[in-house]
Amino acid sequence: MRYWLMKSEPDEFGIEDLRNRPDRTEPWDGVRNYQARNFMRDEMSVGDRAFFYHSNCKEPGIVGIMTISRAGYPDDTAFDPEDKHYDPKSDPEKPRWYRVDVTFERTLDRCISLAELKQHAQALEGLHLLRRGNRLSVMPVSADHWRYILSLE
DNA sequence: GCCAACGTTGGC
DNA sequence: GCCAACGTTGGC
Repeated sequence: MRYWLMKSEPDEFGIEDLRNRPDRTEPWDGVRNYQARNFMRDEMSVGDRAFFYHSNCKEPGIVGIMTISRAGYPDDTAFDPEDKHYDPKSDPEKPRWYRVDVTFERTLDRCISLAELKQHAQALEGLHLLRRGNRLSVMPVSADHWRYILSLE
């Protein structure tokens, strides 16, 4: 079982949106970055857990926990010309982009903000989120970092 | 294969 | 809204 962190802009899709979905489950689609795709396509398994991170908002940070409820499968929003994340280079015969399904587990008691995480840079050394210029929206979190971050809650 | 131009991400 | 950092594109 592995741990992850996945970013979403709360104005687009936040933790409360996930909670309100049928079965509290939603495909994590629209990711158009190869490194993030590879994690979803190749390395995520059902039962893995992930931090839900709110990005590009007033208080960026970790706000909840979700579980991976379906392993990597083609992201067919890439095939839809009407879709915001349409990619004409993704061929249904050979999909370029993948997604997983995620299921709401719980919200944290409070947002563990990016600013707070930065104050623990030493204990969280290597956490991708804290690396300079980080833009990756799906990233692994070590078991040690996972536990440490939850201990801040 | 290099690299400048461009578009996007995301914190502030 | 600004802008630094980054990934992608495309000319050569």
